[in-house]
Amino acid sequence: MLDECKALSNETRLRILDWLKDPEANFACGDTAELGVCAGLIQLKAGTSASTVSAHLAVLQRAGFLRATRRGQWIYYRRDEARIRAFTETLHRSL
Amino acid sequence: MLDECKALSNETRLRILDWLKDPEANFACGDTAELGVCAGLIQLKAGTSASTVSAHLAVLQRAGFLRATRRGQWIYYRRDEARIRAFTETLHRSL
DNA sequence: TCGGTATTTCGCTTATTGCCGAAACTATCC
DNA sequence: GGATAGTTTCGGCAATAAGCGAAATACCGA
Repeated sequence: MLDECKALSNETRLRILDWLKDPEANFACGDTAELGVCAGLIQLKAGTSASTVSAHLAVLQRAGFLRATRRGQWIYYRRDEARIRAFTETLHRSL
Repeated sequence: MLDECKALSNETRLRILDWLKDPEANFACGDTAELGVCAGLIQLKAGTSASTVSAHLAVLQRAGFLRATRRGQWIYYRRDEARIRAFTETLHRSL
């Protein structure tokens, strides 16, 4: 609960989560349905350094909101809808 | 949304919100039904300095989760259930 | 008005977070 | 194997958050 809230306490991370709700619309790359979006594209859209965006992605992943898949030299990130829903429901129940 | 999440990103603040769900059970003082619990009792329970707990209460109030009422020399704090519910529902809808 | 209690504000120190560039790691292509 | 591209890790610096004690403010009762 604490870690999840901390993960959501940053503008850039909130935007990343939002962008990944519709990868096709927000990133100029097809074939994102299953895998998600690679880190480089997220970095471009966020407009920060690679290391910074990597740290953000790690925080979101540790909180359980994102899942990562390596495919060749790319690492693709996508939302974990089940975990996100579980969190919002837990919050609704216990806050 | 950001401010609300930041307000929840602290162990002590989460505990305060939880305690205030049942003031009678968590604080040794009757008559809390309408007004809530005064800052001093919250400070005692939290085990930190008065200034620290005052800052936490201010953060929770700014986020909309708490309402304060002055009664004489005491300031009573209680949850704003409507705002809390509104927040969790917004989060569920937009996250 | 004075003295006492409750709470907040101020000034300061320490801890955490956010950001960057450089270096390291991983995989591809030749 | 060597060069190249994508991503993460490391080391350091700036900004924000969290904590405290002392001082200021607010209210009450005598």
